[in-house]
Amino acid sequence: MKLKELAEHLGLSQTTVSRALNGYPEVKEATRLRVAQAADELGYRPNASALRLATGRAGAVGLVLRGADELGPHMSEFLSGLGGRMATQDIDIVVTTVASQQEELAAYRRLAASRRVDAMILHSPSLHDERAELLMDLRIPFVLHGRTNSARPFAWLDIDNTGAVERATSHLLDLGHRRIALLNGAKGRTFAEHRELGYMAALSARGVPFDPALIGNSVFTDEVAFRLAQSMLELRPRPTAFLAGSMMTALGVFRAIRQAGMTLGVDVSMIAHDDVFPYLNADNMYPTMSTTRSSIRQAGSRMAELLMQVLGGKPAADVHELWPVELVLRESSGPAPLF
Amino acid sequence: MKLKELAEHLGLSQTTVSRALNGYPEVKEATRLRVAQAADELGYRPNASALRLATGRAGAVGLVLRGADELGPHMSEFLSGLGGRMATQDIDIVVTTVASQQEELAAYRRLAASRRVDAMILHSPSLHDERAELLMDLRIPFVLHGRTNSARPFAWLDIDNTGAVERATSHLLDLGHRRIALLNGAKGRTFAEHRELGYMAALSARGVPFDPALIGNSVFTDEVAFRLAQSMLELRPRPTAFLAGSMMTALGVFRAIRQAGMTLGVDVSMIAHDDVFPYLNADNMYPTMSTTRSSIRQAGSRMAELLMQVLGGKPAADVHELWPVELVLRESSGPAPLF
DNA sequence: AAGCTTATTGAAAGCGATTTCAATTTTCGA
DNA sequence: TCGAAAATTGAAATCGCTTTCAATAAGCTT
Repeated sequence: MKLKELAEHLGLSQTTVSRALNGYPEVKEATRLRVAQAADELGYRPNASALRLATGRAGAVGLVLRGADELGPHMSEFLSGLGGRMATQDIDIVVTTVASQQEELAAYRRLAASRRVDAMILHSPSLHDERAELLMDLRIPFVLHGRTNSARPFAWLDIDNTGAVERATSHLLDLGHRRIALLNGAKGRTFAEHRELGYMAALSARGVPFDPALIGNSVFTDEVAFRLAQSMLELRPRPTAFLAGSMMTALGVFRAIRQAGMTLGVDVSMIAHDDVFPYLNADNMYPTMSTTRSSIRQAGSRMAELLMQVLGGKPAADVHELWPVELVLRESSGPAPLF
Repeated sequence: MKLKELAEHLGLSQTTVSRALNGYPEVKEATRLRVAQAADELGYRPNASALRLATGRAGAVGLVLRGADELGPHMSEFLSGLGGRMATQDIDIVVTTVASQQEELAAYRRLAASRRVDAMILHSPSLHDERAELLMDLRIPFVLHGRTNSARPFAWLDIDNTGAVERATSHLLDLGHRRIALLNGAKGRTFAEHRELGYMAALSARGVPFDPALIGNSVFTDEVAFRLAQSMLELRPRPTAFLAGSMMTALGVFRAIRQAGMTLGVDVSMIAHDDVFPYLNADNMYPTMSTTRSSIRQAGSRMAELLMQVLGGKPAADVHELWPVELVLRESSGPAPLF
């Protein structure tokens, strides 16, 4: 069922039908109703390609994912939030997966040049992110989940990683901990650097010396965290507290603590960052997990809104939000053990 | 840079340039080279919308995801495989997330009617899947990851869940286990039903009675598995072995076993289904995990190929693959304890 | 060198919508 | 009741590509 057929069926011109369906004011109310009903009955849907060509809008936003590393539970949640919001505006999300680094930039170029998407969602930035620079060069609107250093203004949404970790670290210091391990994300990633800043700030505020051996940089998986935590627990003096970068990390650390015959919340404390996964609840863990919490799904949803703002013409420089992170204390963080 | 400009720049007609770029045989080799070079230099990329309108092909396949339930690690891996393969054909993946059931069918209708996609990827089917029926009604090509009962033929790729669980169960029976718990997926899901069939078949082949209390149906998350396993371990006589539906499930069961003061591989055995997550290796666990293994990423990749076959005109009835599942025995599965 | 084939290139017609500009009706004040 | 303004509808151009059909140029055969 195409517009032409619908128009013929109604004995109207394509023009009028098109206007009626798109809510233009110059069409008679009776006509509009008649058209709407016929369209509904006949199941008319404008052909997306034709509509895009005519309007110049792609009706889609792009999301490039780097292999499996980025397709973890975090992205799932984020995508869920983003997609839910986008759907309400009838905007598609075009997902591209890439393996290598240059493949990635090429993917952005490709999406841009072919006008397949109106804008892009950028995520997991590094301090100096070439993807962001590229998109700005190409004048492709985008919103960044996170932050990066650039001379040019752009739209972004980020959580206050520095503040979150600073507060968590300070809290552990208040509890008497002096050897606090930080299981952080990969070096160079903005959020990881920001977290390290918060960690350092809290330590130096109390004059507690920094030990590089207590920082681990890796992806947030159960397995890697387990091994990192295990080796850190063999240090002497051993760490008495852990800051886990994610809930997956926390699970790994938890295993390592158990394995070492210690009890979480008693012998060793932990505060984990919780991106709020519906299937991994800090309250349901044993012991319950103290967390710095910020819903990544909600962030995805909000990112969609920011993207609309940008597409709506709002200057990118005016579109950015820094979300505070709440610290929720539960059983996993207790006073430092007395040796 | 559009075709017209490129053509003018070269002093050729759009026709010739188009043909040159699309590898038609009737264009002189020298011309083709000249065009290719100019296109490359000027960074010409055909406008996706125009191309789609002209060819009638959307150059995209659709994937509808139900909320967060389905956006877990399994889907991530699957998507990664699918996307990798699709990218080589310059085909986009349009991801739509939906919350409710009717929203879901509406999403398929919408994608179909607007010709936004050439085909769909369907996954996580139930025994009688209305989405599959809908797509067949709508004559939208699709490939199903899994199977469903339908009177009409369609393309699919599935793993032999029944066989896998039957072998795993038989193996545990061989080891002397008689109380074997099955942590299965949600009731009604084809794969879950298939697994239950395998489980039942193995039990009845040995004349071992079936206890419904030993079957759990739920999503595959650490947390839910933990609770299920925990309550099952309180049964008397307690189960001496677990069949975990996924590696996430296995982690939960593992925690429950630990929590109960028992040792995996000694007091309790476990065989888990491993979809091969790069960050969760059965060999790196303590103890190492016996698994029924099948790469879901590889399945995604192959699904892409099957989809091309379908789009290429191969009859859907001829496109289907049932993959065998290998049983890898490691430390987590040992002889039944002697009471 | 004429007459055919074959190789190569172009002009123009779609694809299915939107949108500009023009045409036709209605409505209404005088 | 007439004419101008307002309301409503259409014809046709446009978006950027592919593809059919026609035209020209080149290559062979005799």
